[in-house]
Amino acid sequence: MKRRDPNNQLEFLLAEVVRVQIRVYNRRFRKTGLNQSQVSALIHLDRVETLSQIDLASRLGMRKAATGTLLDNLEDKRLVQRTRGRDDRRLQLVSITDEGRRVVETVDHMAKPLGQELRKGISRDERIQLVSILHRIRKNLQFAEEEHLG
Amino acid sequence: MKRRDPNNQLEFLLAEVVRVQIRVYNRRFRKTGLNQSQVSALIHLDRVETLSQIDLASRLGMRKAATGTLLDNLEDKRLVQRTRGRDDRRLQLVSITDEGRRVVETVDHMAKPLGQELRKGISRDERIQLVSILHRIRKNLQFAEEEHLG
DNA sequence: GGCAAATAGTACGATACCATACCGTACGAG
DNA sequence: CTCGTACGGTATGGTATCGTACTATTTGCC
Repeated sequence: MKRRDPNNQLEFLLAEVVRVQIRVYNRRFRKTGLNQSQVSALIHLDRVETLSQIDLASRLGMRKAATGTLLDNLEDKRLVQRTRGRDDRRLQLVSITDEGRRVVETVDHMAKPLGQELRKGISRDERIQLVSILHRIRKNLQFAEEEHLG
Repeated sequence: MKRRDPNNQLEFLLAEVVRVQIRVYNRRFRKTGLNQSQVSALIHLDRVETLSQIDLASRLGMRKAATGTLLDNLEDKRLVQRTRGRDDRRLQLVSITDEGRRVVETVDHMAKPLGQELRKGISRDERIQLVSILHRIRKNLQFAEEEHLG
């Protein structure tokens, strides 16, 4: 096995594939005025009552500052709303609006055929395993990131 | 299985994980003055004689414009050099310099322990399968991207 | 209770990548 | 041969996300 083969270097391959993926999704979502991360945020919010911004940031894999501006945009479009935490007044509790849920529905429809196309030739078992591996990598990444701050 | 579960939505999970990953790598490479994509480009170039920019772009998952400016930076640092194609004068043939190879060597050393940390808890078989799946997704993506242009 | 350290969020400047539009070169059809 | 079309690359303006620095709130310690 060759050293420095980019195709064997998992991490670089991952990044390369995802760059294309995000581009394709952004194009697909274009007419909705949303981008891939905004959709991702909406999907997360659609499944829970409410999330703090930091919590959402960690799910999205983003830093809090970027998450803040992302939410500013979604809030301008009335797709999410923020309320200060009652117990802990530092928190901005973010929740999706009815309009937001409607948009998720639409976007979900738009994304479905694309998702199917991208998963073509990949068995159900492989998909499950892929998700499982990605979760482990994510854990490792979070650990590495915290570690490296100290 | 729940609909719109982000953790089951492969594509969104992928994007989330990679965002963190790139951040971690960028931080790790910081002191070299390079970022993850520049390193990725150098690694690709280290394994071949020469590549056209468009060829490199496709390997990196980037558009040609972005690849151009990325190479501008690497060229400023004397890590790569460009020469016009002799047969086809449209091509910019990119190759890595000796200095570039030295940098790849260094960076490779810096990346290795991090890579190991990220692959922790993931078996060799799983890694191989992951690479295989990613290649298939990449193919599907390229197809989807071309298709969607028409 | 009052202060130090931690935490959630915001402000701001930098940068990576995108999309689009453009320029020069190549190539096939007539 | 030449002209339209395709292709590789560059220029330009926009945006997503980053990193750092700052503010406000909370929390633990004396």
